[in-house]
Amino acid sequence: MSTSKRASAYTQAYEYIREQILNGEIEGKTKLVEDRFAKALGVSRTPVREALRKLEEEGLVRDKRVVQPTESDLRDMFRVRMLLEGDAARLAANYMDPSTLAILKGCIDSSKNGNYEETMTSNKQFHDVIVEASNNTFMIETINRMQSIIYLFRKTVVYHNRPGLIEEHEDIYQAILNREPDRAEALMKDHLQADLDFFLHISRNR
Amino acid sequence: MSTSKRASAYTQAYEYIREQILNGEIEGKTKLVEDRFAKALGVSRTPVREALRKLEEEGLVRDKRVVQPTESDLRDMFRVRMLLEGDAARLAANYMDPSTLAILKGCIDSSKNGNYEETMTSNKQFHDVIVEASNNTFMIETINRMQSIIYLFRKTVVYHNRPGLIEEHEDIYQAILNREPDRAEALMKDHLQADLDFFLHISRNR
DNA sequence: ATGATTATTTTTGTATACAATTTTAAAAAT
DNA sequence: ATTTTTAAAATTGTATACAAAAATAATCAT
Repeated sequence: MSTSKRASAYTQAYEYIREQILNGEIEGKTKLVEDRFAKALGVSRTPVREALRKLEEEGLVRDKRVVQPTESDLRDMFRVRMLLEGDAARLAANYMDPSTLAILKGCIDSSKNGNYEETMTSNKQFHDVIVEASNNTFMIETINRMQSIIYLFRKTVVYHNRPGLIEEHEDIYQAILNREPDRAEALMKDHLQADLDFFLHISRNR
Repeated sequence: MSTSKRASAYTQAYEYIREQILNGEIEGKTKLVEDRFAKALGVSRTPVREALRKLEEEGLVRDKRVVQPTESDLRDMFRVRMLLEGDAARLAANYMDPSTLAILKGCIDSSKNGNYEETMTSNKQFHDVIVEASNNTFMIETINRMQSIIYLFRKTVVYHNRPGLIEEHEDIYQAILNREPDRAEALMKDHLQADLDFFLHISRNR
């Protein structure tokens, strides 16, 4: 986080605003005013402007507001995730090397034993490891983009971990370990479908 | 193209530069200098700057240069395309309505009968119609992003249409028309794989 | 009071300025 | 002639200024 040489005004602005958005510190309704951030950071509007454009392209901002993903957005994103992460799971079952497999196992363990924050991080990491093992830049980028938008949604939904989630991760891991591509893919898809259903269920009564 | 009220400087710059890139009018080596475009368009650097950032996020520009997709990039993009467009073809076989089916048929016809330019456009449109019929915003966006990068590649490769391409489109259309989701998906995947192979083959001896 | 109209303030889009950085060219040293 | 060093030029990142547009508040008419 803290680098020796001070980050550029643009980077500062980008990270500052992004953080605020992902932490849910900005209401979906409130307008993202350039000058407000500029003053808060002690920089000019120019770099703030660029940061906002970037966040807009990233899908976190639209029309100068924090994006509020709809149910339909969620469904769309999860359909794409199921296709891509399903394939990533398949690739993992075919090719993942032992050291990465060990890392994957580690995610499950620390998800089981850790505190709330650790559990959340490990669960996310479980997916990240599988996706990155695909070695497919575009796949990784695409999924990451959606992840942050989904995360946005999660924050608003007050995420308590879904029952069964860890067991599903374990099953996926086993399928990968046993070199069962079809099964790994199917389990990953089911897992994501269950996740989506959970999201939709919760978002209903809030 | 020509709107009544003059487009913003930013939009002008964005479209101008994007056009130049996609038409291959800018060498991959040459640096994209803000001031050059600013002067060419009679605007200041500010909007040009934003346009360049946008194009960068879009994947057409990196490090102030026009992106030159590598073979590995192509493979990665096509793998994602196969997954997503395969699914789109499946959805089309399940749900596409008669009027859209007619449009799809039209793409094939005008691809057969038209001149070079028309053929190229219709072939692209064939895919676009199927993808858009998915009604999945994120899927459409993701594919579009990759399409323009692939197009970039194609330009440099001097695209003459691949033998068999139209027949494959016809087969896909038939599978969709006959409501055969599995077949439609499989054919679409094969079609894209053949496309990729063709690209890689041509790019080899140039 | 409610809605329309006008005035005021805020915010944005773009231009311009300038120091810091990067690139390129020139000069010097090996 | 190639490499290193130094100087010059080009380019970028950021700040500031200001007119145009948008949002908000105030006034008036119904």
